[in-house]
Amino acid sequence: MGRGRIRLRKIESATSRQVTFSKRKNGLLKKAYELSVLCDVELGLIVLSPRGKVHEFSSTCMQKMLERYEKCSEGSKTTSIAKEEDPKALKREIANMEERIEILERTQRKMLGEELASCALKDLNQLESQVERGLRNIRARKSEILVTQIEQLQRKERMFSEENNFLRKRIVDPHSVLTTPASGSGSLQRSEVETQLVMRPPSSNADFLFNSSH
Amino acid sequence: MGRGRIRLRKIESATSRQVTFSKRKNGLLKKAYELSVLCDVELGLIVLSPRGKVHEFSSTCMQKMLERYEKCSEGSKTTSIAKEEDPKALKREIANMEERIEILERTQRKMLGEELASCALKDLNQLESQVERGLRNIRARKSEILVTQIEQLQRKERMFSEENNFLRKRIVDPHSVLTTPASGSGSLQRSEVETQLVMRPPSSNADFLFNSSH
DNA sequence: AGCTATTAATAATA
DNA sequence: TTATTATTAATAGCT
Repeated sequence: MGRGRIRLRKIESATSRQVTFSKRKNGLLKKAYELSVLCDVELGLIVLSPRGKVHEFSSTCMQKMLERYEKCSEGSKTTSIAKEEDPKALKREIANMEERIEILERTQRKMLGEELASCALKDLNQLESQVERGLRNIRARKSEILVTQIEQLQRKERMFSEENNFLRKRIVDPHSVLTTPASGSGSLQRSEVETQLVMRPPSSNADFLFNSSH
Repeated sequence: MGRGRIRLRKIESATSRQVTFSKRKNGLLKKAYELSVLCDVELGLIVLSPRGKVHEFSSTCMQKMLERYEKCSEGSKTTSIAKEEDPKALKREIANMEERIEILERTQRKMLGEELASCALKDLNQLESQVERGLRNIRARKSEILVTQIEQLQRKERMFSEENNFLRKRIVDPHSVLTTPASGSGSLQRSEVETQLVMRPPSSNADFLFNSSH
């Protein structure tokens, strides 16, 4: 139509292209409208102009249109919204995690001896043995650390003692030794080993166990 | 166009409407295609036929089209995807919850005496006092329950004893009493009180503490 | 589905 | 952008 045919390819002239875009866009919107009215169908048309402007027509609300479209083309999930992006699935996941958190928190409160009113005696017995076992392990680990530290200190003690003997001898007879032990190579610095011999505070708020809700 | 004009309103004849739909739909798709090529614009057209069939044309992938559309028309968030439905926000929430769960689980493992290698002595001390307190509370609650049950049993015992005395008297002298105590009103059924005098199993797998991951 | 008389769209132009 | 107009394209009413 018009004064001669045109080839179906991108119009080179930017001006001409802009003019054609404007005209044909209007034509397309009009035809879309006519189809929706004449045949009573739902229809959505979206045109994104190169400059980022949006032109659209929808027989109903565009969002509703798109929702129905998503629903209808659910079979071809490949091109449709990926499962990973599906708000429904994400919400389900969130609900699951909320439940999980709730359970974890309840368990933790019980282990700390709170909220025990709802527990039957049987539950309390299981809880008790669990916590007892935990306590035993904690104490065992503590002992382990302490023993290690003691051994370390004993080793240090021995070396200091030896070094002292050596130094004492040098003072009594400065010429009795040929080699001077290099400072630092065999000797120990006082701060080399960090000791943590705090046995246990009488009562401590163990906030480090929790994060936000406590 | 065609043999005379038509009014722009829903075509009454179902057959005629169907024919017109088919023809005009093709025309519209063709024009959409032409516009996209000639003017090099992104464009999407969706037609939902009354029977639920989907007809569509998109210059690129329809999903990409729609994504861009959502992005472009972000200003009108009212009709667009609500915040509640925004996959990005939902994903962020999921990430937070995952972290929360991770922390809760780590804490729980530590309270059960597992995974203590990473704990410093200071942490172990705090952990120990927490767990000790929990254990004390659990045992206190257990005692409470046991004491209650014992009291209940003692009351039962007393009542049974009284009833026995009464019955014994009736046997010795059937006419010494005027009223027969109504069966069940003052007497006790053996199964009325559930006792749970399991003191503590020597070792129990307290699976009830956990849900799925253990 | 085809056919074709008609109308509608639009390319070139201003 | 808008208007004009010569042409082509789309399609309504029939088969």
